[in-house]
This record gives sequence, C-alpha cells and structure tokens, in this order.
Amino acid sequence: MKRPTLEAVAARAGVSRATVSRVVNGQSTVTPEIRDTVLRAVSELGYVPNSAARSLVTQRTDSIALVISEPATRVFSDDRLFSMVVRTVSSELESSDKQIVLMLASSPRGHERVERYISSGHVDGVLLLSMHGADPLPAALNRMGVPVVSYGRPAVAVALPYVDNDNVGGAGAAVRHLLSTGRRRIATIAGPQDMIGGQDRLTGYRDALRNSDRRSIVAVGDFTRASGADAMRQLLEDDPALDAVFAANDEMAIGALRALRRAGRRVPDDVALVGFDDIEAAAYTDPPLTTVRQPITEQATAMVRLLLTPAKDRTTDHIILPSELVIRESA
Amino acid sequence: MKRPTLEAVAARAGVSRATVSRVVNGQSTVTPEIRDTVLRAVSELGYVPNSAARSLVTQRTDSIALVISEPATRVFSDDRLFSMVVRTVSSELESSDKQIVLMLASSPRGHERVERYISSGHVDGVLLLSMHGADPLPAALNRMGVPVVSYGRPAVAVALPYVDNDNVGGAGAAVRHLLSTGRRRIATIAGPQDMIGGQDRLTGYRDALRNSDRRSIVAVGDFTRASGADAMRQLLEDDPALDAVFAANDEMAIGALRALRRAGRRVPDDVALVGFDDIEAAAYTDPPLTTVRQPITEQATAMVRLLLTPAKDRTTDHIILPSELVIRESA
DNA sequence: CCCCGAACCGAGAGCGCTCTCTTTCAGATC
DNA sequence: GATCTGAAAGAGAGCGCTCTCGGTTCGGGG
Repeated sequence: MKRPTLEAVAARAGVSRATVSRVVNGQSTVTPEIRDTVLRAVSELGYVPNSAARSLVTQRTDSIALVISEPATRVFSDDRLFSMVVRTVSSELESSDKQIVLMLASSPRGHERVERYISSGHVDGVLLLSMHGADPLPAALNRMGVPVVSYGRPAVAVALPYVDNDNVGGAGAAVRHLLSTGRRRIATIAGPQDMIGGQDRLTGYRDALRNSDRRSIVAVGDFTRASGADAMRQLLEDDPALDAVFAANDEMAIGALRALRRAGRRVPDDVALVGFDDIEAAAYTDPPLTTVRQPITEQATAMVRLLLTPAKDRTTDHIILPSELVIRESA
Repeated sequence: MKRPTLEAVAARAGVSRATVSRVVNGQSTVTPEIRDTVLRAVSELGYVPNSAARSLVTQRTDSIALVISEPATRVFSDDRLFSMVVRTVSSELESSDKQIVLMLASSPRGHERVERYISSGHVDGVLLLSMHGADPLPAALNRMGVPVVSYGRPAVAVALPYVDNDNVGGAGAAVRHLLSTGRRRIATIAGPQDMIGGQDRLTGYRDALRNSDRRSIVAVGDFTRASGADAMRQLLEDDPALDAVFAANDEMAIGALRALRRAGRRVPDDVALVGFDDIEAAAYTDPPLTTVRQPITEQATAMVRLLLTPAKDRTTDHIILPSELVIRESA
C-alpha cells in the first residue's frame, strides 16, 4: 500500500537504482531499450519520486515563497491586486514547474515564522509583497542568502532586486491631466510618508506642479478611506477655492469624494478628483473615479523573471514599469 | 558559510545528535542543564533544522495544498471570495504551524501537475476549491490516500469530506422574502445544472414556491453576466407580468438588472430582484442588490478543522453552514 | 551492600534519492 | 589477437535528520 521507491522500480526493470534515476531525470546516457523498460516499470508501479529525498540531496525544492508582509487589517485592502498577482505569478512559474508557498506575515510572530521557514531551506526563492518601507523583513531575508525579489521599492538601506510601478510618473500624469483640463488650484492628499508609495507619489505631484507655476497644497492621510475624508475637509478649510485634488490612492479618493459631496461641491464640476491604484470600487463610485492604474500583471511577470535569473546573469536589479492614467468622469 | 547541521550543534554542545534532536523537538527526557547547553549552541550557530531531511524520515511535510480547480477564465471571478478563503485558511493553519501551497489547476495539464505534485508526498493534506460538479480532480485526489476536504459538495460519485453553504436554504430564504413583500409572479434565473450550486439553488427556489401556490418560471444561465441578461429578456417575453426574479448568482443578477432597465422596468418598484453570493459589485449596483451571502470565513475555518481532524475521530464528513439574506434595495 | 528499575544519553540504522567513481563490454585500432 | 577507447550501467557513499534500542548512571529498597 505504500508508495513504490526507486529501488522497487529498479528491481522490476532489472536494472540499478542509478539507471532508473537517470531515466526519471531525463538524462540521455541510457540505451533507448532500457529506457523503455524502465518507463514501463515506472508506470506499472505508479512511481512518483519522493520530493523530500530528492531535495535533501539536490538542495533544491522547486518551490518559491510568496510572502505578503502587511498588518492584518490592511492585507487585502485590495483583493484584486492580490488575486491578480497570485494568478500571474502562478502561471508564470508553471512553465518552470515550480510551486507557490503562500505566507502571510502580519504579526511580528508571523515575521519570525517566515524567517524560520525560509531559512530551513523550504524554498528556492522569495517574492516579497511589502508596501511598508520600514519593514524589517526584506533586510532579514536578504541576509540569509536566498534570492529575494520585492514588489515595490524596499527601504533605502537594503539593496535587493525589486519591481515597482512608476509612482512618480503616474502621479505626474495625474497632475498634468488636471492642469491640461484647466484646473488652477490643485491640492493633494498624500499617503503616509513612511511608505515608498506615499513618498514617491507626493514627489510626482510636487515635480509636476513645479513645472507649472502653481503652488502645492498638501494634506497627509494614511491610505484609508476615513483619512481621505478628514484630509479633504481640512483642505477645503485651508483653501476653499481649490478646484482639483489628487489623492495618493483610491481609498482616500473615495473618502474625499464623500467629504466633497457633504461640503456641497460637485465632482467634477466644482472640484476634479483623481485617485491612484484603480481598485475595483473606483469604477463604481458616483461619478466613476479617474485614477492611475498599475500594470499589475506585468509587474508580477517581471518579478518572476528577475527571481529566476541568476544574480550573475542580471543586467539590472530593478525594473520600473509605467503606470497608466485611466480617465473616467471624476476628472 | 553553509548552514549548520545537527552534527555541528552536537559537537559544539558536546552531546550526541540524538540529544540535540530531542531538544529541538521539545521532548522532555533531557536534563535541563544539557538542554540549556544545547539551546545555546543552537542559537550561537543559528541552527535551523533542514526540512527535507526531517520530512524524509517523519513522512510529514507540515504543509497543505490549497487547490483551485477552475477554468482559467472563471478562477477569480470573485476576488474577494478567493482572498477571504486564503486569509482565513492561512491564519487558521498558523496555529498548527503549517504552510499553504497554492495551486491553480485550470487546464488539464494543470490537473496532471497537481496530481503529480500531491502524490509525490509534498503535502499532508489538500483543501480543494472546485465549483464544478463534474470535476475529475476530487476523485483523483481521493484515490491517492491524502486527506482531502472539498469546498462545495463534490459530484455524487465521490465520497469525500466537504464544507458547503446552505444553497437550498439560502435560495428558499430569498424566495420567501419576495413572497413576504407581496410579490406574486416570481421567476428564477437558474445556474448551470452541471454544477452543484446551480442545482441546489434551483431546488431551493422550487421548494419555496411549492409551499405557496405560485407556479415556477425558470430560465437557465451559466453564471455569467451576459447569460443573466439573456435569461432576463427571455423571462420578460415569456411572462411580461412577472414582478420578481431570483437569480442564482450576483453576476447573472447584474446582467438581469441591466436587461430590466433596458426593458423599461423599474427595480424594485416593478420587478424585485435578488441575487446570490454577495460579491463586491453587488453593493455598488443601482439600486444596491439584495442577495444571499455565504459565510465564507466560517466555511474556510470548518474546512481546516475537518482536514486536521483524523478521519477516525470525525463525527461527520460534511458541514453545511447557513447562508444569510442581505437585504439592500433591489428587493 | 547489592541489585533493580527509572531516567537519560549515545550509537547506529535507515528514510529515498542523486551523483561520483568504477566496472563492464562492444567496437575500433594496430 | 592484444590493446585501447568510450559509452553505458552498477556500486556505494552520503545528504541531514529521527527513532529504536542498548548502555550508563543514580537513587532507593531489600
């Protein structure tokens, strides 16, 4: 009843273990005739190699970890991003016959678990989804010699390969769109400044404004809907005459939209509004939200490519992909 | 530079491999003093057990597979369902220190891959998300002796543990709600009849109607938005006087909503509409969709429990969880 | 004082595989 | 016909761990 071993197959085919191993691993130095005998024995016994034994000697596991490092509350704030990344990574790895081990590292305990797991040699590489610049995990993983690719630029201190979308460029495009439609007083609701995305999108906003001669009007949120509403109220108080807002993500934009309506401003007639991310809900707001879309699929693909390319063969250690402005009705 | 082994730790602590193993695995038959020496050696060397070697002898891997068996196009038709299941399963497994290996089996090739992977002893158990009744995968996995729990009742032929929501009851609740709000001609847009969900929800509809003395009006869709619109048009043609529709899922309900509007019917004034699933988009329709929500979190939790309970200790091999009617504005 | 059992530690086998090294043997060469 | 060559198959070590089994120590009872 237990699973057949190499030994059993060898016995049945009347050859040695080594020969069966050669056949199973597709080496060419086996006489076709013997090869056939072995293959027949394999299928008769239903032999499947034992992965533990194999990776004990090869030092490979043919699986990679997809680590999501986020505080529990925010993990799936964007389900679609998550599922698209997973789907893309999965199909991308399929061709190289590798598996995905999914790990959610929300708590410090979770982090420790991830580190232990990775360092026990369970995986050949790590894809790290961490939006938080101050996250200690990238550095920790990097230290233990496993190939790691990060989704989003990691904190400056660490030098590890990453894929990111063009936050600066995307924010710039949003602001330029507002400028080109004749808006004059363009405010921003920035994201938390301890996150790379928050920083870069603010930079993009500032750069674009500097090139015109508008002054910047900034409020800071924390990427949540409520903080977007708060920030919007404050902006209206500071500058009641503003006629456009760029929010650093869609959640905050949705909060801002609500606050604007409550303050009696029409969108886009009185105030134009642009978000960032193009989450699913952005298409359902009233009016539908103009926003900046990250090329999620391309990013995921790039991550896998980067991870599977041996460090010495790499021409670059990071890839920045362009974001796309999706124009709907809010601006 | 390479990772330290048990041997190295043993040498440093001045004990045998066996003793270190005992300490690492938390056995009590070790003198506290020696235990401390060993633990010190472990942390000094940064020792982490090699998982391949361990599972080669223990025959355990401490990871379980989450297999999503769906045609590629439909896999993530509901991102939220997917991510909630993943999150719940993940945190549920955390306490027993197991990992999730994620496998998407969309193509026949994918199925074959999954089977090979599972049968190579890579995982201790399988959680199977398969909505398609005719799927051959449940049976195949069941055959190879790995514990499997299915999300959704599998095809009748297979006898494997599963967790499901109360499709019949949920559909019944939807219909009774329509009856109680005074609707008289209640139609349904049924799902595909080769899927368990499609069958059961139709049964629930029929049962509820039979208990009143209304006659049933049925059109069949395939769970897509377009098929919902088609079915709705046909229903209106068959019975222009209908005043309520129960759609077997939200996607079809959204399609139906569009068709109704195009036909000049007001929802809910002229025609009341109820969906099923409570996908994210259901909250954003105009009017927001009344629907039946599956208790996703509870289902995921139940699956894990079922999987981790040894077959002989089980009191039941399936768990049916109640669905909840979410009343919004469409009915 | 000796013996016996309990408690603890070490020796060693073995999990199933890969891979190097050696052996074998057919065919080529002189 | 003896020697050489190279390709193909086998022998055997060893990956890092667990676990059984046997040995050692120590305290307490006869």
